[in-house]
Amino acid sequence: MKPHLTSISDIAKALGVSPSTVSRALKDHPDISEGTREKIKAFAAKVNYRPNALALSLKKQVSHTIGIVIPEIVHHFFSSIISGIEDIAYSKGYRVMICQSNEDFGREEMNVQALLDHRVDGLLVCMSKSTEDFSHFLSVYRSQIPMVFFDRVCKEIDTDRVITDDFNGARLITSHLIETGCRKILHLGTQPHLHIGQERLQGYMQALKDNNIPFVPELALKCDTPQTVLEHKDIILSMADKIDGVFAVNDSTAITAMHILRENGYRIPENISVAGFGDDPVANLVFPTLTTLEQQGYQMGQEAMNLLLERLSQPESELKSRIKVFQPELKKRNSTKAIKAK
Amino acid sequence: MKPHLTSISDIAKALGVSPSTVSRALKDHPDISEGTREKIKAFAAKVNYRPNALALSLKKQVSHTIGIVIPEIVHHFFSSIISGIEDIAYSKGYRVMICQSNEDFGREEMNVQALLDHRVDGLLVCMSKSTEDFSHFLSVYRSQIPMVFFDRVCKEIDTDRVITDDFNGARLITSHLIETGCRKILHLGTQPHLHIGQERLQGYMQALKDNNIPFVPELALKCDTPQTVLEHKDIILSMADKIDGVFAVNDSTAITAMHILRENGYRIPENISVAGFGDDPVANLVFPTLTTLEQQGYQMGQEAMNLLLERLSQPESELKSRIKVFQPELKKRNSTKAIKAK
DNA sequence: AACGTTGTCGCAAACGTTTGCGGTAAAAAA
DNA sequence: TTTTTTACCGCAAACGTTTGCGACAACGTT
Repeated sequence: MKPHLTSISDIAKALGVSPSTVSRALKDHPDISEGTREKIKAFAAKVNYRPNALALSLKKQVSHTIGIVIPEIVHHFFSSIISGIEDIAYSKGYRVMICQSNEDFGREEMNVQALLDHRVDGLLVCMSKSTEDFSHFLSVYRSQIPMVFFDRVCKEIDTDRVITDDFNGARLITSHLIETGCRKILHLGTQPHLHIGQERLQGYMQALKDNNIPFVPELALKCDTPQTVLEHKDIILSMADKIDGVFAVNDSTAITAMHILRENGYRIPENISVAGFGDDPVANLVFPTLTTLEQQGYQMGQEAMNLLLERLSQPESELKSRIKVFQPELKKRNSTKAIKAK
Repeated sequence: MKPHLTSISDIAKALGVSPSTVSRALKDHPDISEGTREKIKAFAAKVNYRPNALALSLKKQVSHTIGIVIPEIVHHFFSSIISGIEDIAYSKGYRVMICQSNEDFGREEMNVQALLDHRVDGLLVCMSKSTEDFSHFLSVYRSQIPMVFFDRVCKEIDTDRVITDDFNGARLITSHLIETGCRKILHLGTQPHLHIGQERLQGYMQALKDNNIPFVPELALKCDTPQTVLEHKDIILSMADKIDGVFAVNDSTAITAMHILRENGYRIPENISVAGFGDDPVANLVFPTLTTLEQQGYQMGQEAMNLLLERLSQPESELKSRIKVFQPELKKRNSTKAIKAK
């Protein structure tokens, strides 16, 4: 039994009218008499008729579907972005197709291709860590399909973007570490080609500079996941006696670093202060609770979707591309010391 | 500028052949001469031709897309299920559309409707907490569209299911609490209409019975989220002196309960032991680390997708519906005491 | 020379919709 | 009564594909 859902022509045949009449009746076209209109509507309701979205998209050349390409939905920041996107999208009658790249370039390429194949009306994307080639995005750009980047943006392509002020955030939290007495702060950052990681590193360096603390290159590690922290465990522990603070590029690495430090007898924050980025819910659950920066994922998702909607509603207009910047907010918790009363 | 992607007839026009020839050439149909085949393939590659998935689905009456209806992707258990599903799906050439119900019945209804509108080939669903009416699923069932439930199943409908052995898991971990010396164990559970919650409550009760400990109804609270824990804060604290263990229906409520207990001077596990369900990654990050049950989300997702694939490949067969049961594994950590050497 | 093969290709229908246009009847206007 | 209007409805094309069937050459076979 192949599952055949009832179509307009099924209704037409059953009622002895033409498909066009059914189509018009269902959407209250004035050409249809009240009698047949009611008859058709009643029958359609009885058999629970639902228009075939595929046929509709094909005919209308609009799918009312937007595609999301995102690294991994397991991370709270990303899933809250998705919620923000979805809530706006649903309220405007759009559906979303979510694709995970799993931080893998090849999968990311496949994902955008599949979304284009499905003729999404627009794309919302956060790049994977491993993409350094942007040709797949460039081809989207050239085929005039609206696309907005969020969080991890592609600065080589001129599109709308929604980002957090990574530079300022990093500067803010590094300054906080310094205010609480830290002088030798280890930075756990990302690969250099990630824009976001560059900004955070720069913010960290700026805070040092602001406070006349020299930047020590050895104190900046490429280490941005729990796994890489564990791989660098020996290095980190070998430096532990020489540092009094850690600023990690995200909360999960901050927490992992905090754990290996505690396991080896260091007290947080008495010996070493630790700070993260993102304010993942776990930050409140770990011991000690983690000082970090709140990133407004949900709002960023909403904003990204709103930007996309504007593009979709004005396909002709040559809008200049816009950049929305969200300011992260410091969440002071127990992994950093209280600020000394001077 | 409307973004028109190149179609088969575009190629046909450009090369002075018919669309059918292009179609056949691209798929190496023997009717086409090598010359024209090469010419067509070369041109298609040059313009980066990609078949329109919508038109294909409409024509073939198969979308190679499956729909997922899931409560909330923020939870690690659910997002690992999704990863399991995706990995199998992708390897078999299927795409997935993910819909979040946000534990809301109305949204769940909308979601399955939208997925049906998009003519998904099959459905993978985990019910929301609030659904007590199953008519939307029943109509899927009646229209012969393959559907498999996972985790929170609908036992009113005879479909394939992938579940964890909630009864056994609850019995296992409650027994562990008892072995470590607990006698008065508070159970934080879900609404009674959730099958999963019933099973866990029954497992809890069975473990008590196994050890000749009377079941005290007052010790079973309906409280299954961090929010509801906070709402019941006073009640829980008022009972804290009379209990020596807590078994919560999931990790986040266990952790929240653990926190309010610690904040009020109770030591975990010396005064009160705490156990969860699910082995969320945070269980390893909180203090003390949480004893819980590992649920193999990724494998469950894989299994669910495999069951669905079998249905899809044998549409005619009247397979009896199958139930796959996963055994959760006890993860002993520091929120429960060591088992006394006898 | 007449026939059957074989190799290449196009026509047209179909999937489910929408919509411009034309048609037919009855009603209104002349 | 004839003509024009109005109300109502169907035809057919189109969106991008696939595919059965038929067409028409250029062959090979008697």
